[in-house]
Amino acid sequence: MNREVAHSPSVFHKTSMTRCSHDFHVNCNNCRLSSICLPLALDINEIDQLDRIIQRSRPLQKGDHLYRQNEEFRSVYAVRSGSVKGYSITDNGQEQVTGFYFPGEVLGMDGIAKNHHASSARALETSSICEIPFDQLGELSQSLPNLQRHFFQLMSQEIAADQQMLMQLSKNTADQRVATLLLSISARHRRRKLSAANFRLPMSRTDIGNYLGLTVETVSRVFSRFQKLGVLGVDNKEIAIVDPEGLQTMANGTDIN
Amino acid sequence: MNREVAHSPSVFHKTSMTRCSHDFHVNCNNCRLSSICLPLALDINEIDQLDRIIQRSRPLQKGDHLYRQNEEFRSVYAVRSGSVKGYSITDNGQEQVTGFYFPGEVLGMDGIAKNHHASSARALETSSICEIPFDQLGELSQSLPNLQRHFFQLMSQEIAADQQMLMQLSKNTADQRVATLLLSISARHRRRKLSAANFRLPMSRTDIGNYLGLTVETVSRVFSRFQKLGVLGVDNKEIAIVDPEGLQTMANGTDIN
DNA sequence: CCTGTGGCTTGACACACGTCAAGCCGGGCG
DNA sequence: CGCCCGGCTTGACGTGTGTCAAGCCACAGG
Repeated sequence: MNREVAHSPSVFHKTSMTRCSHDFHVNCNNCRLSSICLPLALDINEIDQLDRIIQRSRPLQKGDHLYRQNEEFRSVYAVRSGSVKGYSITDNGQEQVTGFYFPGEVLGMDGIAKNHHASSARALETSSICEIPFDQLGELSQSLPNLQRHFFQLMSQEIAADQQMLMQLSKNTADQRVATLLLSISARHRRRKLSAANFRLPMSRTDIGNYLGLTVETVSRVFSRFQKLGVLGVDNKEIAIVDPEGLQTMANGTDIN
Repeated sequence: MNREVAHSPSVFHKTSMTRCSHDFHVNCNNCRLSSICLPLALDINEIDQLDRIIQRSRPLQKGDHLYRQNEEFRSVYAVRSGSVKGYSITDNGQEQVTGFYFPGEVLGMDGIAKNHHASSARALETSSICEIPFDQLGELSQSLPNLQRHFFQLMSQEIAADQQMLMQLSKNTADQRVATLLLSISARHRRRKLSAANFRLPMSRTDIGNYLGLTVETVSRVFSRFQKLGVLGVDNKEIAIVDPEGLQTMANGTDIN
């Protein structure tokens, strides 16, 4: 049994399940995520004002939508727990995954331009979400320069990230794309003080492939190859980054050239 | 020595030349582009306030930089005439073209997040640029809700456009990518009341390929094929869209399936 | 229990596009 | 004028990834 080191299950911690701490007392001030989320740049008094406009509802179930493409745009959303997939459907009916969102991250900003959502978003697992009505956020930004600036920064960050992604898709091989995605998810776990080495992927291989511009088969093959090379431990959706530097090397595509 | 115009490093420094006479008279109120540019949502009085913070300089020459990657972020820029290419350089030294900007379009917003430009921008031809100091734009936005909102919209638009582009790169064939780019450029000409059917491409084939995630050779072959099919007229950089619907069909990839 | 279903893996083969190489064309300059 | 050089085109060939097909596994429902 435990002869097969590569498959040794002890490599994995079971990652914690979504906390069902959706009590009525959650607010920005006591939220663990306040240091990486919207309140980031605000003082206590300002956070309080922000907190008053935020709407929290009961957790979404896997598959539930936060918003749908073409729906009227009213709010942006922050993930409190769980994870969310953003995607849009083209004219010819294909789905394109545009991003994955983890706790502390804000989504829905692509709807501001046309007052309608340019994409859809659905929970990948049971998730708690903070809804922030955009009208009120705009008003509040008029009186809180820090908030306005931080929101500009958030949007700018999304632009920069998308452009990074463009690079990914147009210049990198399948190996590099998968390695980069894993490193990105790993870094986002670290930011939340969770294990950067062991985590569970909330999305399917199909979603990963779609996001990275690859087929399921290719994604699967890359995972297998990385495992064979001793860089990764893969047990279905449980991932262990065994050799972070090796993975970084794969991401750079700098094969001892 | 002073032949090397192309490498002139400083963008907005004065030369012994007097400023072009038209510069003294250009302002947002008399600018042909005001209906599609930043002033879009403002009334006359508001435009006036915006106008006062905008800096206009003598035209940039082909190859001159508006800003460079990693430089401190101070301003965003609007194209008044000419055209601009945005690009960034990866760790491993590759260039990625992130966008082309035509008159009435605003660029530089990817620098807000980190207070440093995440990309570079250089003129593809002689171009006039309006520079908008971001601090002042932020302050002005505090008192002009319309301006704040419109700027949010501009950024949102960029996000949505980048995500469209992601789709392009991950799902489409070379034919579809080139067709889509040409249709996009055509639409932007139409918006400025210029011919949507006949125009000159300001960028090289190499830039197009880089932007679309293709090699020069492939881009060239697609142009040739489109011409042979009677969809396009191609004379070096001069493009004639002979069969707009045909081109749209190519862009959709719906080959009489 | 059996059966269906959906997600994942693996193999064999095909093709779109990249790579390499050669040649054309036009502009700038000695 | 002739030369060079950079941008563009065209052809021949190689390869990474898509496509197609089969099979595995876990789980849910009858």
